[in-house]
Amino acid sequence: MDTPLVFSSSRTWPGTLPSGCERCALARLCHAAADGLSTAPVSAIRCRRLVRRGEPVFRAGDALQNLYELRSGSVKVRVTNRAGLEQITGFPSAGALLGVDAVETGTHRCDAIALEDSMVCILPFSDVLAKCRDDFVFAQQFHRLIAHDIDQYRRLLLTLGCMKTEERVADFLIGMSDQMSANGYSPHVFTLKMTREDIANHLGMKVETVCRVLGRLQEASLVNVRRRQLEIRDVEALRQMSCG
Amino acid sequence: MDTPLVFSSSRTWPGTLPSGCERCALARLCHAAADGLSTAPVSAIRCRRLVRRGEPVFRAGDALQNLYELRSGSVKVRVTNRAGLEQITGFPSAGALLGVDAVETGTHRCDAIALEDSMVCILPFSDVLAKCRDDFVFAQQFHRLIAHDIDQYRRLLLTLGCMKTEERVADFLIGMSDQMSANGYSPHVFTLKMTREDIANHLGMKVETVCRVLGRLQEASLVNVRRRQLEIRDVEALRQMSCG
DNA sequence: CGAGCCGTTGAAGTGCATCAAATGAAGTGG
DNA sequence: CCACTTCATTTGATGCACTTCAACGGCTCG
Repeated sequence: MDTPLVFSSSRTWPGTLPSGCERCALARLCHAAADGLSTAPVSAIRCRRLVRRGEPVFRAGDALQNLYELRSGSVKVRVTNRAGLEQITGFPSAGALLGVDAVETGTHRCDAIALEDSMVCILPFSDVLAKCRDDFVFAQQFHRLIAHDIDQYRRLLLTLGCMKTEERVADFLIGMSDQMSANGYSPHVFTLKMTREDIANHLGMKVETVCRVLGRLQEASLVNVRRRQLEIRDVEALRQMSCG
Repeated sequence: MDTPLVFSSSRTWPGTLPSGCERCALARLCHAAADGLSTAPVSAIRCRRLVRRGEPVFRAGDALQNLYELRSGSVKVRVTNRAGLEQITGFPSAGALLGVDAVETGTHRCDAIALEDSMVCILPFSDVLAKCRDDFVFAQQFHRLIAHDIDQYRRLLLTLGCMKTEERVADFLIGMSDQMSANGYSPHVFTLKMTREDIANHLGMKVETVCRVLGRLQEASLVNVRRRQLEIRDVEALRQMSCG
């Protein structure tokens, strides 16, 4: 835990933030802090890594070495048990912090699999820890990132425990739309990066049911789906349908 | 955040630990640390509180003031959304730490309702925070407690997303049995403190289905249920049935 | 002791899963 | 570049697990 704060990085960044880092939750850790709250300018990024479609960023059981900031692309996060049951807990996209599932125990509890070729920033966890010890404000920010993960869990619990299939799908689409919006893309037209199988698993349904529900939503002119191309035509109706 | 470490408590404890505190996860915070790891002897407990059956320990939306160590009794923890959907996330019993759901945001996200008259120790959260800052080992222990909560969520996600009703009930019974065992009670014979309605909600089912499944399990001689009295007659078969 | 909640059981309905098969898209190797 | 394989998606037909509706009996607690 006595790791020095400044690292010999394989790639250090110049004075200005590299493009794409503006929305990064941990930019303050990676780069010289501009807000005066950090105790020292640091550049903790060891390197970036390209993760090809289908490959894992990390796997359940892996020791926690790094956290990952998803710079581009998207992944599916999946939790499994010994019996082989799988549940996809979410589909983070650019800007998301990956690996916090391991923060508490030191071991990853989930698989994170790239849905498309994706780029991640690698953040040595020891650096994050050290920074947390030195910078209480940063620690609180970091806590808030963990909180976001847990809130996602709670929301999914409500979905899986209480909703009917149409409500689940509507809720899912709204969620994806919000995510797109947060990333600066159109919330009305976007392409789904995951398979129907993945969606079905995530929502506790079967593939065929997902297809049929999407079909019905299209029938009702709420959406326009063709393959993975999605157009949301009536956000409000969807939101209504998704139980608030 | 500059709260002093030693508190004028309405009840301070004598040299020996009060009975029941041996298994308390935060005993090191409440009492003089005996392991030499803590920086100072502290007694953070302001007081204990009796929570009557049906009354809340805290409610979603409440600002985080205290954490609560459940000393005796049991509660149901419930998360809700604006649409009024409710999902019971668990049924903690004696020894459990309540309120960590609020640690990340500072606001409680769940209701905790007593299932029977219960006693809780009140731990001002500011004290816990202060202790975390001063005592890195304690902070890690505390982190581990939060981790336990999150693991519960992940486990429940698998249950709700993947299992059939019989598997859910079996899994639930095994879980309750383990909990009883952890509290020093018989894992084979115990009484359920929650209603069938609560169980059904927790498992994403309907009351009638819970009854029928319990009936079937009894038929198969795996359990013996009468009202809330439960006897587990074949743990292994149950465990098998519960997907691992 | 009686009112109301809780638990159980039965009968009927349905939402979703299962099984099966066709089409379309994407990847592979010659 | 095309033939072939493989996977993803969709649609239909059927079945069943679970829900829904309804009624009753037993606790429990004022």
